[in-house]
Amino acid sequence: MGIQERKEREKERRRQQIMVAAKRVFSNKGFNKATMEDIAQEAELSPGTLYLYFKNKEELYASLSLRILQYLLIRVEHVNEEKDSGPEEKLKSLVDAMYDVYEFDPLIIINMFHLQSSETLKNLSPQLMEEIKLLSRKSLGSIAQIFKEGVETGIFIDKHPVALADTFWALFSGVVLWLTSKKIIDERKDYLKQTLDVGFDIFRRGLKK
Amino acid sequence: MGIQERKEREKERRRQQIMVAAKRVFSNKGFNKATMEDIAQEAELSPGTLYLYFKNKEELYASLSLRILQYLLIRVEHVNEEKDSGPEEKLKSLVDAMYDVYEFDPLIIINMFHLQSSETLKNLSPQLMEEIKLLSRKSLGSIAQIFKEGVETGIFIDKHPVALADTFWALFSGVVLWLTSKKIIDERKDYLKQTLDVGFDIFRRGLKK
Amino acid sequence: MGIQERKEREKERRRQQIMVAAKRVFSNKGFNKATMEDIAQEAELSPGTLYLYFKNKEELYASLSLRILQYLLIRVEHVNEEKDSGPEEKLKSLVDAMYDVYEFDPLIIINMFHLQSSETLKNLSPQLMEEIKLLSRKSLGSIAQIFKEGVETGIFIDKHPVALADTFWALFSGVVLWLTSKKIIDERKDYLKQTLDVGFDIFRRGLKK
Amino acid sequence: MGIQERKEREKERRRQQIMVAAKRVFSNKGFNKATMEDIAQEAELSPGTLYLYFKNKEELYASLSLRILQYLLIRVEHVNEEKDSGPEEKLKSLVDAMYDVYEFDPLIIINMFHLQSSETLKNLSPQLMEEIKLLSRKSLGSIAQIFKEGVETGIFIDKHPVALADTFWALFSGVVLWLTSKKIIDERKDYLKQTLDVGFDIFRRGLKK
DNA sequence: GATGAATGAGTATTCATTCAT
DNA sequence: TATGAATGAATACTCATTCAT
Repeated sequence: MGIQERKEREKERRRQQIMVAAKRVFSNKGFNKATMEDIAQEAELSPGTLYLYFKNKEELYASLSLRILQYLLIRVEHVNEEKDSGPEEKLKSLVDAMYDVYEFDPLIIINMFHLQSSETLKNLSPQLMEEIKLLSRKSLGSIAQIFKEGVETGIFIDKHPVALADTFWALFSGVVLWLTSKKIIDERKDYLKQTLDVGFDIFRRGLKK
Repeated sequence: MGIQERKEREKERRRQQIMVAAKRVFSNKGFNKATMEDIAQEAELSPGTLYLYFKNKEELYASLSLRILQYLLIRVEHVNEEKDSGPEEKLKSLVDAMYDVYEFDPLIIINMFHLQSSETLKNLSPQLMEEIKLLSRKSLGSIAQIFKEGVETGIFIDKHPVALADTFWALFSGVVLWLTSKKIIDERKDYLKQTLDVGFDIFRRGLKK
Repeated sequence: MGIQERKEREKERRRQQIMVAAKRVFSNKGFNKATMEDIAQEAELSPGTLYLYFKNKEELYASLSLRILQYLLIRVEHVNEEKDSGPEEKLKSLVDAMYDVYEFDPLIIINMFHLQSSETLKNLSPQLMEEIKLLSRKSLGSIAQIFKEGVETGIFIDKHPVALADTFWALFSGVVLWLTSKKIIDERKDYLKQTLDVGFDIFRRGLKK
Repeated sequence: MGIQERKEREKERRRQQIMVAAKRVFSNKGFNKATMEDIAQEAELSPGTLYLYFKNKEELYASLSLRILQYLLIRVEHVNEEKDSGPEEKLKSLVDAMYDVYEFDPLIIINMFHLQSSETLKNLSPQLMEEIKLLSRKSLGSIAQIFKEGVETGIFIDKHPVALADTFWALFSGVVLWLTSKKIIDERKDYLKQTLDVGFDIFRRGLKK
């Protein structure tokens, strides 16, 4: 291992350290109430150091989204690689993957919607934005692939696979967001899992020919 | 018309004038980037005047959400009052209502998620919060009522009506939010309508016994 | 009574109504925290009306000081007019007068120190300032007159009467202010009267030859 | 000198720098008219820096009062430590101490009355308030000790030492405040010293049995 | 690389005062 | 006279970002 490589590795470790702290702080306070000072303290670093690893606050935040997208893509591609499964089995696996993604970071789903703000986008480096776009596209593409198979083999109803993928993802994130926000109205906790079950069940039934 | 009544009417007109301006500004810039100064300018009023009609920025923002909830409730209750329609027809009408709600204010769905921030709630008057909670509850209840009829008459699958209502609403808001945010990836506009169609279609199919 | 005179009388009544309200509000909140809106509400008038009777907030405030000065002057001159009393009896009466002045408005003593701010003076009409100056001078002069008699008749120690008058007044307002502010340290109430007694007692003893 | 210690020293220097500037600005404009911007400019620092050293405007202001209380306590305790002096000599020394306190900061006496506002107290950290209370109590206690000795040895009249201490302090601050405010009426400067002399002289005479 | 003190632009909110009715 | 809605200047405080050490 060259000295160059060791440095690179060390640098990546620091980035991770900061991101872990940032995730915790953003989760607790939300993007706007969380300060760089908070995150620095959580990471046991100084505010200045954060800027050695991330261009600015927005980019640090976006990096967290990138992380879940990476996780999502791995899980979804894994589903697609199940050679012996048919579309229906894959759809089941996909649902399981979604549960895992939610467990991976229940709050970052909310965060991902932060990216839509045009004001936010202005502060992201084109490079990072490209990466996010790419991962989104790939993940959605991979999900769409499952539906494509189902549609082509005549098992699923005849809709455009991309629209199906979008619907599937929207259902998932919609339930998560809606029930998270419904704490205003209601306060039961396990209810999220139940509603996801109901949602995915209906989706699967509605999808079959 | 008494002088009292005229004043009341004038006052309401001002509130609306401000809300229209606020909606425009918040839509363009998002809650945090929008300044009260911006809104005042848009409304052709002075900043101080805004505070004669709304306690603070958060409450002005929340009032916008209240507005769509009011519209939503009216539309949904109207659906429930269709005496000659069975659950399936009502579900179709409900879908139409959702389209209208979206047309009424495409961005306010996003705004409604702002309400979940505990920091936000602190600055809302209990009165306004109560109203929002009540309207949410009523609307959801009214939607659930449709599903309840369907389940009881054995037309819909046997799930808890409230969970069905939540799923339905989550699907709707999920699609809206997701496709709004997907401008990062894609930029076609009519695609939203199409995806909503796909989503509702699958939902209806999956719901039937 | 002419119509002119009746109007004048009515106007004066309004001024008094406002000043009574202002005194109450300023006493509770202090000059800076009290708003013209507060005072208007207390007076059951609209904010605009206040400005028909007082040039601005500072002037309304100063008018209250004027009021106590008027009361003070009357009481002190009355003491001086006691034809049969010698300086010692008059000093006793003066002490009684001070107690009355304190009862008349315990908090306005504090307020009178507000007048010293040069920023405040800028906003007062020269006319009002002149009146205040005049009353202060007259009251102090009248107090000094008592001491002058005592000094000249050889009953009091040989100091400049004006300095004695200033010392007397300073002792009085010092005790009031200090014990008012001492609520930080201590909290007994009757203690003010006691300390005033001690102070005046020492003063009288020290004054005698 | 360790690096830790040097930093501490540097930090204290900054606090002093700010307090010196604040004293100047508050003296000229009074608490309310003085802006943090003014003080920052006077200190040749940015507004934000002020908040690194003082929690808020009120606390910066109160810190000035703390300073004179510290000075007062040292001077008064020093008087009490004069082993060879009797109560009368100590009272003379106390009077000298008061002159010094006045010279130390002629305007801060006024400032100390600002502390009485309950609105002010709300914004002070409990810690700072405790310190102020403690110093006040100690100083007054130390002054009372002098009078106690005099009363017990039968040299002073038989009054409660605490009441005597309060009267003494009230006389002092009353004269300072009154003559400061009398600039409205009069404008001679040396007159303050003279009146203090008269006041203390009468007080000492009245105190003796 | 790491620090953390300093920066200073940015903003919600208040409130004395005005003026059309 | 009286009103009270509207004004808009004024300001404490925050916090992302920088840079000398």
